[in-house]
Amino acid sequence: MTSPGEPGPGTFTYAYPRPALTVDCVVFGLDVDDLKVLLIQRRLEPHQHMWALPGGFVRLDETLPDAARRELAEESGITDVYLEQLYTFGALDRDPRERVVTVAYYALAKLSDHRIRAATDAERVAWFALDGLPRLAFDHAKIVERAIERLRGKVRYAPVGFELLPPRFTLTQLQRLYEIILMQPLDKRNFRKKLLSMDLLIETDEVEQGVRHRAARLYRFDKKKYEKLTRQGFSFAI
Amino acid sequence: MTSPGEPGPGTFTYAYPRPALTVDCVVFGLDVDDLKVLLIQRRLEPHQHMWALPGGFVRLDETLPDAARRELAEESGITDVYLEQLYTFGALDRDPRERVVTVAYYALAKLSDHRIRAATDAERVAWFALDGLPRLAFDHAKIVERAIERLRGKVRYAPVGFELLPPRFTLTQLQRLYEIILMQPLDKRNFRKKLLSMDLLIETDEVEQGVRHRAARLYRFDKKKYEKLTRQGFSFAI
DNA sequence: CCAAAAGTGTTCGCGGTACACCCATGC
DNA sequence: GCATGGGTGTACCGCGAACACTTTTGG
Repeated sequence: MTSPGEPGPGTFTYAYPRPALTVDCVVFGLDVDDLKVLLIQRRLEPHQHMWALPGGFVRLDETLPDAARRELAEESGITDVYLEQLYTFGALDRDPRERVVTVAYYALAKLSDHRIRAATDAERVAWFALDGLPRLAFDHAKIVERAIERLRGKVRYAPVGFELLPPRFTLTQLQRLYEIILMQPLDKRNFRKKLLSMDLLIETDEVEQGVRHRAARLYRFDKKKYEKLTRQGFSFAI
Repeated sequence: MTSPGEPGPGTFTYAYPRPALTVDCVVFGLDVDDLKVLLIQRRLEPHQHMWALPGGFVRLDETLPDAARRELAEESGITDVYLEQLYTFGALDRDPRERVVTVAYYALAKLSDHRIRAATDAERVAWFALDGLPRLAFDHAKIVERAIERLRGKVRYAPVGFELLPPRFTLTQLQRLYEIILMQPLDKRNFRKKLLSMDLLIETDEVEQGVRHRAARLYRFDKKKYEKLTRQGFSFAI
């Protein structure tokens, strides 16, 4: 099935052979007490029925991040995520068909935001806990591993963690986020002191709802202020 | 002219159009008091005679870093450098001929080690000071800018600076390196204290030669020890 | 009133920073 | 002997780390 604007196969000839170029996305989502990765089950060969990262071929009329977002939307229904280029993988044998170079991206999604649904090349879509990943197609396990490393590094010196939380969150949620990603417990008082001292969290007048204990205050991240401070040489660090 | 193992143009046909894939290298070298970048003057269109980064098309039988090293050797005569993937650039109009995606690398070279010489696609090769770069072909100015950012970040938390120095160096040379890359003066006593306290510099029994003042002691970087410490959770930082 | 998590300050030690003088060497 | 850079120590301050109890709320 081909929709308008997606020309079917044709004949494209070049003077030298070219590797195929794809994008792949490692989408992270924060669940109650672990980090999850979005995977699709492949409808097609190679590695039919195996779980893999969402991704696909780059078209000539789209940039690399555009391709990543398109594939993500097509295969899983996910849109509006934080997206960042991770690394380009080009091992000779990473695809059994032919030489394929892939530009990998990682994305941070608010789990609650997204109703995922399989489509196009994906038989199924699902979130998998990081420590319970199935065997992955191609070199995707390597890509996921690298994405975690990157996330773990990045979260400590850039405020990307907020992309995994709803717009309003409690300090405990934020602390849990760091504990999960960094895989180490943090001291509650020191954590709060540190975060609040940056003066980048706006205290709202709301508290969390539906808990059966004292409700915690909700905060927002002040992105505007962060950008302003950054231009003045400030650098975020946990 | 085509050497053996480099088949000339042929006819390669695909069912879907493919972007061309290239690699480009930002090679840094440390001069007496500034940082230099290696550029080549293009022999061919597009942007004939303009200065550009060394680079070229990726072949099907070579990995991305292999392609980067090959192009570097072919066009400039440089070999045996520290090489690391930088970023992949894929803007639609970055090449006037057609869609070209490039995987950029940056490299650190010991200036003294290399007798550069132009060949293949390069009319000339030369080192340019960072603040005296000519107008560059394609989006290469953007690539260089990104490489500097990366180097500036990396040098502070990984011992890559040593790749720019001869195997034996003085503490003053090392300090100059950091001052040049980070563009800020450093305190001599604090710098020495810090570096020596890491216990990663091996004091040799040699001193620098041919200076007309007191000769400074030469040190070596203890890579083995660094790798061992790193495995134990140590992290280098300036 | 009980369970559960929210919220809050102080002390201590280490590491970063600021700072100036004498020494060795070549000419 | 003079010019040039090599080499060295200490005092202070701020920040990260360790640590426990009271308060609020819902059931």
